[in-house]
Amino acid sequence: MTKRIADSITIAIIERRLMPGTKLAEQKIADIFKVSRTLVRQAFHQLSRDKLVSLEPARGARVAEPSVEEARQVFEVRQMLEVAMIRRAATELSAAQIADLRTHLRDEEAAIRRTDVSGRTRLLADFHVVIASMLGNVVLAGMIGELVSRSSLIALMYQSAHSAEHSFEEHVAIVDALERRDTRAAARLMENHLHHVEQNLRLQPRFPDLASALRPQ
Amino acid sequence: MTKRIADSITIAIIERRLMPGTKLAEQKIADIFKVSRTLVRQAFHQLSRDKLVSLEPARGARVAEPSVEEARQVFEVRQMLEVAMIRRAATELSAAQIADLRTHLRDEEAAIRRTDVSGRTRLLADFHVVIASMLGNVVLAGMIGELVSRSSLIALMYQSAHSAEHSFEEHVAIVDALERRDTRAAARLMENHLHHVEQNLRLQPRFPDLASALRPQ
DNA sequence: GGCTGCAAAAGTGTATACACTTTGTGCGGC
DNA sequence: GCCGCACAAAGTGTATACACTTTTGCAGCC
Repeated sequence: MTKRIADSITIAIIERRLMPGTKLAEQKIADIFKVSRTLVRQAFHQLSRDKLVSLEPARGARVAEPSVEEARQVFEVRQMLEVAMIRRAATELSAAQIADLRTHLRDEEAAIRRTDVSGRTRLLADFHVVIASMLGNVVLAGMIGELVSRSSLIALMYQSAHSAEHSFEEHVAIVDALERRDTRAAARLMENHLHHVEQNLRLQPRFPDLASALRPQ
Repeated sequence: MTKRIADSITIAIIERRLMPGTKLAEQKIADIFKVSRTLVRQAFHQLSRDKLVSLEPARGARVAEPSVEEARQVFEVRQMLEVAMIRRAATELSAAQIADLRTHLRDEEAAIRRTDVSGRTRLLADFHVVIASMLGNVVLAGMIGELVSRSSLIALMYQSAHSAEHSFEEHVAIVDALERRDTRAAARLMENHLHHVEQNLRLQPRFPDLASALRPQ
């Protein structure tokens, strides 16, 4: 049950139905799910470990608002982990698995074509997790999954200008490299891909400080 | 408070005062810490996310017993992440930080000399976390910390034959490479180090199955 | 004697109660 | 009219209560 609640909130955050900073009152959530605060609290604790909600003692839970610095760090770790991952994928994935990746790419393309925004976002994120899963390493898949969730929240906060089409094309190029068993190219493409996604975030805070934000024009 | 309980249990597991498989009854732990089951439950949930305890519905909590496969996966992820990390460390760490690493190495050596088993184990594990922290990336440091904790539990289950001295010497060699700014060597040394630690676990299950384990000699 | 089944004991899962903290509001003083 | 204080409302932190599940132990039966 706790997990059901945590999953619902996670999805709501990723799909932008709960915006960063939104207060999450225990009793209100409890009423919605028709359970006691006990279970909601447990769910909040799990979510705070994933950094999707922030808990402040006696002040309750809010949807997390990852800082620019945190965003930078998440992408730095993703670079380290996913470049290493894709190098292994280039040598270890079977032809059948690469074919499955092609299927995933087709789904991505379909979602983009029918402008299914939330499905598109989910599929583009899943691409990274699917590769991790294919390597048969659940520890790796779990970590990538966590990083990808955090990235989604970050993308949502900093309004990525990165077009879905661009990501899709980069995914295609990566799979092409995997198919050619071109480890070097796959690694370089993944590195560039993550770099592009990060660069296209508006990581410059819109306004350097409150004073200039509120200064009359 | 919840965190205090979780930390106490974590340390107890790492320091071998709680062996894998040990049943952790909520009420008993609650009595020891003089708190209610509520807080103990929350601590268990956190610990299960770290994979240090396993929770089975209606059956309670036990100290986790990581499988051989899980051990393999944890070390595979550590290789990916820590080799990438040490490459960055070789170019990014300041001379002062490398000096701090030397201090850490002195502490390791001291613990080994005075055969302080639990201190030694902790320091050898901390070496990896300290480097991550020095890079200023708390996301990375958190993940390495989690992997290192799991490794400690694994080492404890599979009775590593890897001598502390050997690990210490490898740590020294890594810091030497960092000081020379020799990225390539640092990466190779870290890779070998983690490989050695893993190879020296007795990852062959003592007995392939129950039947042969119990077969009279 | 050993197996089966039932009942008590132990333990987990969830809800509720209550104390304490933070937040919001209005009243009185200046 | 505005600041500050106090009190009320809302919300969190922990303990306790109770229902339900698993385990244990024992008695009866074969």
